Amino acid sequence: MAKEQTTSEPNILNAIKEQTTPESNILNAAKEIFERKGMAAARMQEIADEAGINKAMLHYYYRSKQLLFEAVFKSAFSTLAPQLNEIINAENSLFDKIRNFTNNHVMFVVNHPYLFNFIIQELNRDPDFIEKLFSEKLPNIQKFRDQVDKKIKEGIIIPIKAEHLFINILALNIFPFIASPLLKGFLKTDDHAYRQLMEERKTEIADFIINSIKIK
Amino acid sequence: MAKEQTTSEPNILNAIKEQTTPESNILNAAKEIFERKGMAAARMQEIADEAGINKAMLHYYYRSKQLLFEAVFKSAFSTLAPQLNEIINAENSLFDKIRNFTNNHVMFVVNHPYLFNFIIQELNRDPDFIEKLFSEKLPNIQKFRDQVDKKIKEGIIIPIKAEHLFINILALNIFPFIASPLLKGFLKTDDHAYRQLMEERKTEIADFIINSIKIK
DNA sequence: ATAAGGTTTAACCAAATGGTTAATTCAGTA
DNA sequence: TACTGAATTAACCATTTGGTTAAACCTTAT
Repeated sequence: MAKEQTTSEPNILNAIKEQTTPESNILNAAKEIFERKGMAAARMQEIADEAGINKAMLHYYYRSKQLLFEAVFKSAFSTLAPQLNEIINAENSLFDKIRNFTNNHVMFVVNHPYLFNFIIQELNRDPDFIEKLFSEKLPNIQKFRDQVDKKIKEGIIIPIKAEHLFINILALNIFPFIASPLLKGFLKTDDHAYRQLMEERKTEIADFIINSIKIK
Repeated sequence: MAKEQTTSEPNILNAIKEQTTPESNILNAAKEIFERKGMAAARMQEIADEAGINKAMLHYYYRSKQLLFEAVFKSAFSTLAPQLNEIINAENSLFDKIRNFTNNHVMFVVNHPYLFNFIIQELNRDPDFIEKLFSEKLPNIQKFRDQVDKKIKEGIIIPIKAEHLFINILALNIFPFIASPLLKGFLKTDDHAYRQLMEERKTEIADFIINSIKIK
């Protein structure tokens, strides 16, 4: 089992500065491969190559493919959860939330191109996974629900269940990226034109949503 | 290689009536497994078991896993394409299209629970696949574009690119199903309540879209 | 220097998996 | 009835793959 380094100052300092412990090196390589190919198609040898180490090291630090995968999944989910949490728990107004999330989302996807696909694909393979690993620390939607209901009472937006609004915000933002090959095909759009479309959606989506729920 | 049966009337009639040729039997079993597990995780033995035949028969009729997979993918895509085509090429009015598609979509997904996930997952694995197999017979969006532009000129809907509207319609309909485990987790909703939500969306989505683009 | 303990490597292993083959069965035909 | 060619099966094969192991290699403390 990997033992924590008790001494060797230069190593520890370097590791803290650059985050290049063997564990993190392996985890990053595993992220790369798992997120792009999924659990079933990923190969331990490929991860080892990506990390520039021997295949046995993977098992030395993470025991098995399953455990390495779970580490990757947890990390991926921990990257994504705060993003979605913005909608539910941020302090700003409802319309600001929608504009903010929509505006930030494109860049988030550029930085994590396979993340949503990976999470959704693996959760469909094992839907209980999310409960098994995150049952306690999933956010509570109640705050968002209160916010929506308040706006409805104030006559600012039309009646709509917070759940539906939440789903709609995510759908309009996330779907175009996870279904991009399909949409590119149907829209007969090349990569450049599609990126252009996504850029437009930064404002398009928020307008679309707000226009739909706002009472004029 | 499988030889077409030249005689034996009862067999042929039966096959035509019931669609139970060995090929179709294998294809159905392969659909079941491939669509649920994806190419990488699917096992030829499992498909053979599902079809109730020997593993060698799969290769006898379809040569290789890759070719069997491609047959399944083509079939799956041919099931889905007309569905999406409804939006683009149906003869009815824009609002009717939106209501129609949205209303039908829930039942379509119930009948083909893994279809969208499968297509999207495998297209992300190999984005060129859609071009390789369907380059010619993909629908042309021009008709839909004309329809949208006309409604804009008539002052019935606000200015919006047909591409964005098309993407939005698909996103709002399809996403809640492919991301259902994630959404169930975040909304803390059990299966029954989630199905209830999807039922509500049959009308909710169309209202949401039309409300957003219609000039009042 | 050397003993100790974590780290790294090369070689190896067993199970799984896609695919093949030779033999057998079966249906239709002459 | 015997022949012919397709359909089917059981056994087999080669490769891939996740995982293990024993030996070698540091690094550090005594």
